[in-house]
Amino acid sequence: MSIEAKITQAVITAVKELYGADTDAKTVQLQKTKKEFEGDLTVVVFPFAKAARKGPEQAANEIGEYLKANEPLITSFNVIKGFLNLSIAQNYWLQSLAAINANDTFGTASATEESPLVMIEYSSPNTNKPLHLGHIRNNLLGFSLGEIVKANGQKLVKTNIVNDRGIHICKSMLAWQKFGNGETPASSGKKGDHLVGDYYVKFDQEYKAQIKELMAQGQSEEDAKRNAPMIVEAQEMLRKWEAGDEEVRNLWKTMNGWVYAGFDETYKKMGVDFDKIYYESQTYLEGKSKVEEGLAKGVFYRREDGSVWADLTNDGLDEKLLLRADGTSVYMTQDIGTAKLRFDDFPIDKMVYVVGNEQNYHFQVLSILLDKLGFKWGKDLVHFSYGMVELPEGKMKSREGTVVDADDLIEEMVGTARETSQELGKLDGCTEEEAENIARMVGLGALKYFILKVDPRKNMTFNPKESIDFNGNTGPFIQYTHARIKSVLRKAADMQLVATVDADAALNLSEKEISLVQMLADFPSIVKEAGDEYSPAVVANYVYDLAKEYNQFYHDHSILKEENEQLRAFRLTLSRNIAKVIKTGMSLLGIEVPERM
RNA sequence: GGUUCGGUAGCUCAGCUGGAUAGAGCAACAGCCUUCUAAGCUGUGGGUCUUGGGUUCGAAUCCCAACCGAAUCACCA
Repeated sequence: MSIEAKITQAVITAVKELYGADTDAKTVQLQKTKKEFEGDLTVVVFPFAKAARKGPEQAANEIGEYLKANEPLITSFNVIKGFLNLSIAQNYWLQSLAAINANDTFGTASATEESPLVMIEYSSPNTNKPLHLGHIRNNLLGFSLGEIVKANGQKLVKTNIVNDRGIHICKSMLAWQKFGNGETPASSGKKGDHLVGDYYVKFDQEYKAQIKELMAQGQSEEDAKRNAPMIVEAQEMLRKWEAGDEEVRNLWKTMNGWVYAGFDETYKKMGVDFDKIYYESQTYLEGKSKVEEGLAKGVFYRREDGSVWADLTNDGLDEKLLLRADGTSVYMTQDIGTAKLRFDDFPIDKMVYVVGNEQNYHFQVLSILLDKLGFKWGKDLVHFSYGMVELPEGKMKSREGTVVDADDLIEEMVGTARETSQELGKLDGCTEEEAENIARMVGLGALKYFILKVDPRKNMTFNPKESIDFNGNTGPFIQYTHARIKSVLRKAADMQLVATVDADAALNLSEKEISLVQMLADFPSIVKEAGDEYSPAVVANYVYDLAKEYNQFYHDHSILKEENEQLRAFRLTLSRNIAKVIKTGMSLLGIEVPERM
């Protein structure tokens, strides 16, 4: 039983004994005592003042006396207004640390047979352009959520739905055919996704030029947009693709292959991966059959023109198109198809879609539709909706060339980390390989933490000029704290010091030390909260607070030079477990921590 | 206009299941390295928590209204 639970129980008993009133655990508010007051835990007494028919201060004193007499863990108390501050026996903290120390996987649970299976969909790129800053946010959030789900003892399947068909791919293909001269990633040395992206841009340029020309010839803008040869040819290509034209399909396969190779490289650099990748070219037909099924069940209806609709007016929404009059599918149809395939493949209990907030409505509808179609997880599907990444001057616009490319950004971050490390002389004595690995961890750590520490719902601003900091509330700050502890532990090992906690030792622990043990003990509940609320930011902020607190401790206390052997052992153990929790916590964010930096 | 989500220090953000004097970082200024890693630590200045009501012993937090901003309301994906 946790100390919080014990004290809560004791307070309930106290209120019953003293005032004859029944209370429940919810009424007992326990919080950490604020730094400026003496004590470790605080009971808020206001809620009991009425039952006591006394002023809160008097009631607090009475409850305090009772607790001190009946709960051995409590050594003393003080009352300020209606707040009862309790001091906890030191040995409790020693025991607590000893327990944490004995548990190598502290804070995380492993899945069992009965654990629910959670599927997380994230990334979901288009195959016509490289990944950018917005995708980075998506990928980091998706991966981190997966780690958090696992840490909560649930089974996890990470999945990616690649949007590999449609007019946008045809645009790149067409431009490549016309202007590519057979260029390949191998011949040009370009990454495949960038190469294809370049032709997508090329298409747009040519298309615009044609529109301008047609308008100069007297066509309206609307007509020009429709009649420009580039778009007409692209549409023709899409028709051929749908019809299975061999030449078009081959080109499509080749160019998509280039893109996938490029994506894989970026995913690898980011440190994200997937258990199963779905392609819309394979799922969109499934959606049709599922819609037909719904039609047969009477869940959907067909209009006179042959199009199929869902009537969601009873759910407070509109009517939604599912199949066009010509029988072709729309976005929603594909998502239904994808859902079907996924459910065929895995016994999903919970589905999480990591998709930007511009699709809130889509997922609201999807949830209802999947529920109507009988998917048991449909109703409770989670649309993990996140805000956009904006630049100081506003949104990223590909047409204005303000898109921050994922590969460039990662390279830049690692480069900055490398330079900074060298300037600070942190890499002296490292091999080339070690140095590069540290620069990679730190650069990526800075980027990942920067993105994951903010509430995903909010739009966030990214300033490429100021770039990302390495000081203060940052990934490198936390990594540094870890590396620092590891350095101390290495020295301790050299000195052959043992780090064990004697729970019965009579030590005079400082406030910082107690506070650190308390924070460590909180870690499992942080992991749970992050899991319940799907919030990497909760973990990020916790780990930062822990590192911050530790650095203050580190500054004021000697570890290796402490002469009291038991106290030294305690501090070593404390440090080791801070490092352990930092490492675990950061791993939940997909961030590695170096042994030295 | 409907729906959803945001509005906290100059900037980037915590805190929001109601509790003590609203916290960090950045930026500015002033300090701390012969001592376990100074990517650190300490201090100073900086706030009508968008506004107005309400509930409460107590409101940044809950409720109502207004204002500002974002997204969405496509036979695009």
